[in-house]
Amino acid sequence: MSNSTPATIEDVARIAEVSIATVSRAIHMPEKVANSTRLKVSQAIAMTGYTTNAMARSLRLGRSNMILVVAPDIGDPNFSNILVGLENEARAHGYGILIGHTQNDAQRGLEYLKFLNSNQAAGLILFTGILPFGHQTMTARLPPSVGVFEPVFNGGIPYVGVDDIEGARKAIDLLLAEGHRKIAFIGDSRTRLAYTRRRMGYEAGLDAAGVGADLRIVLEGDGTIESGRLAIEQLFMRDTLPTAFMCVNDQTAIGVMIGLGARGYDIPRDFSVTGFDDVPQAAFMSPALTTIRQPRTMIGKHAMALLLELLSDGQPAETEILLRPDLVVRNSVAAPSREWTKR
Amino acid sequence: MSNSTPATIEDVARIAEVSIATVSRAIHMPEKVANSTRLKVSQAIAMTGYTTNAMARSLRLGRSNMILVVAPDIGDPNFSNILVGLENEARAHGYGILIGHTQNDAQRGLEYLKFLNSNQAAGLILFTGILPFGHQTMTARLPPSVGVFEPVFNGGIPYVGVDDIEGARKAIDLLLAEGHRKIAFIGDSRTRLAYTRRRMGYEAGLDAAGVGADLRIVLEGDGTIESGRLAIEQLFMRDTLPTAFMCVNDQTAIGVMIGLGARGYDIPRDFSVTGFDDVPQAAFMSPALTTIRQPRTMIGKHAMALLLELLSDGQPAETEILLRPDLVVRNSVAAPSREWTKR
DNA sequence: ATGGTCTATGTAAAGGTTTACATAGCTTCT
DNA sequence: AGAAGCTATGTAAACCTTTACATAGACCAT
Repeated sequence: MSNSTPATIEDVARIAEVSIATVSRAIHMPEKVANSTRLKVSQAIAMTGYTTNAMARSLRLGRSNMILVVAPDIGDPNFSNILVGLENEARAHGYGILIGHTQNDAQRGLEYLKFLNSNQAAGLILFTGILPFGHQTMTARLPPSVGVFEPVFNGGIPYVGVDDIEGARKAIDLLLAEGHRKIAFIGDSRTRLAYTRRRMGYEAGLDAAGVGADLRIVLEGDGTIESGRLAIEQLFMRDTLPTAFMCVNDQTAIGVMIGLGARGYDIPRDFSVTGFDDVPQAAFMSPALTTIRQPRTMIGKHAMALLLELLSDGQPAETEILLRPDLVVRNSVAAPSREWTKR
Repeated sequence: MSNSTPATIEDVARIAEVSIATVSRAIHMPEKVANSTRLKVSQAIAMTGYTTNAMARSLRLGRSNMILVVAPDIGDPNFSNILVGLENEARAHGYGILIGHTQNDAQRGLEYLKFLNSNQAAGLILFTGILPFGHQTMTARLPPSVGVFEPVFNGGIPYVGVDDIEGARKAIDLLLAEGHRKIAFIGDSRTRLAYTRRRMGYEAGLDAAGVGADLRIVLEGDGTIESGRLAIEQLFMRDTLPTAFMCVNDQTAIGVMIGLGARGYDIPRDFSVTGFDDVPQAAFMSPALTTIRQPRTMIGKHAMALLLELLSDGQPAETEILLRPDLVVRNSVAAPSREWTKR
């Protein structure tokens, strides 16, 4: 009973007085097995405490029940909630989650490829804007994969996330409604699709409001706190300043607020700031950040569901699932107080 | 070359013109194989792009190269940094990380046990103060396990974390040095060892400073934001108030600050507050929280190293590895301004 | 009664690896 | 020269499943 070695299907078969094939069938295709036999088998299973050896099963089946989740940085404040969604959905379907982080190091990425090549993972969730494996040649060898949170720039991989354009539009519309006209967009990027789309929302909103190109300011950034701070430095060397900052994500917004704070400005009195993502700390900042919420758990759930579908069907399925982003109004936006011209 | 089915050891053997046994040996015990043969094999491996099928290997070896990490809540702000440490160390030794979260549901915990029983995971990292599997009967069947961040209350499992007593002592000593005498401890718990120890540090510090028991206030809590807020509610029904709050962790401190803020008090002018853990948002609160830093990545690294050692040796090894906690001084502590008596 | 169909079960192969045991060729010692 | 000991390699079993194929019995229709 409490043997040292775990029970095998053979032990169960012996006790139930059937063949191992019948045991396997009783477990996986119960309708193919007589009621009486099924009962004997389940009793034997209970007696032995048998659990299927996943290794043997995966070997025989040629596929594992693990999904590899690769992120550039596990510490990303968006990561954990997405993970919750992914994990719940996976577990509900008998899959487990394997995680890895590349720290933007292609070498690292390749190491994780081994999990895939060695059949340890059946599918791949990519939490990154760019395929983390050196040469794209790999793409051909990639197992069923789904991008999550950020569209995968160079992979042609189905993707589940938020409608970035719509989200950005909500942010810019709020600022416009408050009376802002000169609004800077902080964090443009040519290689990150999500950022490009957010900028598109920004432009679309200004277009719709009839705000001319001369009032638009766009600065690049990579979405880090530091990039936000840096953007402020750059901006203050200009002739004219905006009255509001629409940031490509919350991290950037934090950097912007730090930069502004360091120069003695008050938010939202002197400048308004918006973020994107609604990371956990957004609510705790002072002022609390007005931002666009990503339904992270939902994103994870949908992404995993899509991946599992891919695994069983093999069909390419839809390319993008876009969830609705919500505006979260807190305290970092107010009406513009004065015009900032030459200082 | 770019075959659809991945290359097996047999393919390699055929090309290298040796037996599969030799290939296996060339990979895993290179010194047992002649130089010339080894070369032929490695060339064949390069040609075929062969990678060992981990399933077959684990099946044969009777153990996997996966470590299961179980936490009650993946979203815990302490989790991700620990995970980074765990993952780095694991990967460096050829292990992968499987994650699960129980949400304090024993049923869930049991589901994860299956990963262990089915040989899918060789070891277990527990990020929880209490064994997440229903009956402790399981303990006997548990694989090599290591508790991390918080000592495991009921498991008798080796543990890697921070010296809670020393950390708490640093916090209480700071408050005492600022002139506080009446200091409340928020978040005591009989079932969470870490919390008990932090309270011990609190008591020891007051003892050493000669502060009598009549000036001590201890309130229970479970380490959530809500529990901190609730403690404030309770406390304000008392005759006398403390001048400082030493909180069992940062979440509790956040709750305390919210509660105090809601009543119109200013921190640190009216009350001082300390936390424990130094979660990422601690620095972004206003005022920024003075707290005790956990070297999270290091904790993760050491825990995984210990587990891997256990896996190879099978020795019980040392029971606890305690890292040094650091005091992080920010803006939530100041000298007491006045005595709070009857209100 | 014969043949056919269907259902429940058993037999055995296959999946890719590691490794105990066997073997064969050398080297070394007496 | 023969025995003994090494070294490098090969053969084949074992790890635990799943499932194609085979079989046997029951039922039904003719």
